[in-house]
Amino acid sequence: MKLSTRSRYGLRALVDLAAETKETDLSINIKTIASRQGISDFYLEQLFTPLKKSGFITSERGAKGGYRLNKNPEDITVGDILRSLEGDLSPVDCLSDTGATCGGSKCQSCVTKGVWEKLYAGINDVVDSITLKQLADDYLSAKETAL
Amino acid sequence: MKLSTRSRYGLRALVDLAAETKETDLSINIKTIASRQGISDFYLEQLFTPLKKSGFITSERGAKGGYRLNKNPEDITVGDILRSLEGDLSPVDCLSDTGATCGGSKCQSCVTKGVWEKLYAGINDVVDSITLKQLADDYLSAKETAL
DNA sequence: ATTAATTCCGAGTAAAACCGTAGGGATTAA
DNA sequence: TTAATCCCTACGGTTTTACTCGGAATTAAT
Repeated sequence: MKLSTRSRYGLRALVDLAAETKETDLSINIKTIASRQGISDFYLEQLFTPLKKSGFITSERGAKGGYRLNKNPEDITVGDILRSLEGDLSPVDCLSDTGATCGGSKCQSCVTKGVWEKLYAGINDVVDSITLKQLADDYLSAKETAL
Repeated sequence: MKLSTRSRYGLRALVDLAAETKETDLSINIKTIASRQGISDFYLEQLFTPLKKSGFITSERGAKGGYRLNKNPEDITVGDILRSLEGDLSPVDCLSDTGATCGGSKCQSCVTKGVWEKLYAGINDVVDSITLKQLADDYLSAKETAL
């Protein structure tokens, strides 16, 4: 029941990106974000692929290239980001969009299914209630008070 | 972000045990539950060890032995069961009782920590709001209407 | 006393997932 | 032309998962 490092690193990287480009709207390259966040740039590069595909960021290639946000940070929720990086947040496969079943023919009438549905809904409620803007603002104000 | 089969199988097995012994208070052996739930009895045996250690069930050895609930099903929550089988339900290690950190010295001031705390609380809220009794009753009434 | 049924305990194992590393091509600014 | 950067694919090591197995201990029934 753990989130992967993809999710943890990816979210932190996007908060960084949103905060650092709040005014400027310049591109930031992978290495800068990775070193600031203390994570591998090779790895972070991988994580940005799905985030770009999902439309949360755009990129510019070549020297002086980099990434920037492609939406307003108030229009991106933590849930959006986690689902892009992690796949859907269902705690069991039989609820997933893929339509996988538990295997048993009794899957539809399984008593525990209701539990997983409630849990799934609870998870989504939390992560969809927090926007990237909120986190970026927290990040900036924490940085300020640290001075 | 998936629960293990330990949790899924274990919960189903306990619902079965609670429902089938609702009146009788007799012991039921592993093989009976396993075959009724369509899971491996060797595996289920393993899952009952932590559940026994947590005090949710007791056992009697030898011929005619088996397991029975050790508490009222209304006093056991889904959360209790999942935590016994899965360990704590924190979505990230840095919140766990073990006190592990993300590694970085900035762990305490990490902006995303608030997200994980809210998510952790949301998960626990859901699973602690459902008791084994509720599920056992559902199980029995579903069985009835199937006739 | 013997047998059969059961829990109990520890080991082992195959497959999958996770976490990261690496190399080389394409693109662009300077 | 060069250096910086994104882009894409593949690979390797470690860890976790999901079982399987064998045998000892315990008990009821015969």
